[in-house]
Amino acid sequence: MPELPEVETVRVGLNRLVVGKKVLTVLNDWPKSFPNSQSDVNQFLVSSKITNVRRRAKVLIIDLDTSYSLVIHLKMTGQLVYRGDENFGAGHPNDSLIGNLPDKSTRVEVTFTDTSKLFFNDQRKFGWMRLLPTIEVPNIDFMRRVGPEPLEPEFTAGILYERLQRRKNSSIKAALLDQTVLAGIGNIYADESLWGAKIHPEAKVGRLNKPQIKKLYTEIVTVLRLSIEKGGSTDRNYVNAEGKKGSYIEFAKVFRRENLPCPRCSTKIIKIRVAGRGTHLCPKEQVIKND
DNA sequence: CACTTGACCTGTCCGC
DNA sequence: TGCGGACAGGTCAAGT
Repeated sequence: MPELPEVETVRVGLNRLVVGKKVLTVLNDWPKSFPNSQSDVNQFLVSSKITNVRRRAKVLIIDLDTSYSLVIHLKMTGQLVYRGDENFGAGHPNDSLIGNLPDKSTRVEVTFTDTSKLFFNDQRKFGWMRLLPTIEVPNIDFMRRVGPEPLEPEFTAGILYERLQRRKNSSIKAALLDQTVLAGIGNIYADESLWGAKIHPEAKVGRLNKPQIKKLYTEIVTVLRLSIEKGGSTDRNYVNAEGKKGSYIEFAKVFRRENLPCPRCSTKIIKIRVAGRGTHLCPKEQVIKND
């Protein structure tokens, strides 16, 4: 579920809500979600203070004053939801997806010394948290291999072109989903940016020309920025740190819009399967050229 | 090495 | 209403 804009929205929310809080207790209902030993938890998390919340790709990093960090991947259905006096209860029915916590999806519950709480919910149990020395975070396999951040100023169309060369024979959609090519894109923003650039998701990377890659670069950056502005996409499970939905999905051009008209040409949007994922496109504008 | 597929899980929706 | 199967926003291991 959560792609770069959703994880970034959670990061901003957590920075506002939990930095400076001191951990009192930690409950873990599903050890696979948080496999550190109890003694590590007691030594480096309990009684620690949160100093910062960072993001790299789709991974959140909560830094603690013990020189350890909580590294968190939400995968498909993970949620990090804060509950304190500021927002206790279910929130507004129009923008909240979840009610009282903990609930049956709660895997980890962190209580702070002021009685506020942070819940790690994850229906499908794919997500995880790990307690690691802060200095080791860049050395985990994922961090070593992950590609550039698309919203950093150093990221350019030229860099996108270079990074894509490692997947020359893949479909462009598979390449965009490959986190070693580029960080943070998932199924929603792959479809949205390919529509923006008028590129067929099954087009081979090696057959795309530089103007097409340049257009794709612009669309990736534009779509990600717009989604962050809208608080991300809530397709089913995603909520921010306050348990509230994002609204980007209302602005989506093709994602989850099969059988609806293309916003540019009114052709019916179709849904196909590419790289094992549901894929949405305009069949008139996004075509594979033969030469 | 590049590339694709199946596995990890629970829940929901759709067709019979 | 029940039941089986497909599918859901991500990543990794194992296969070709």
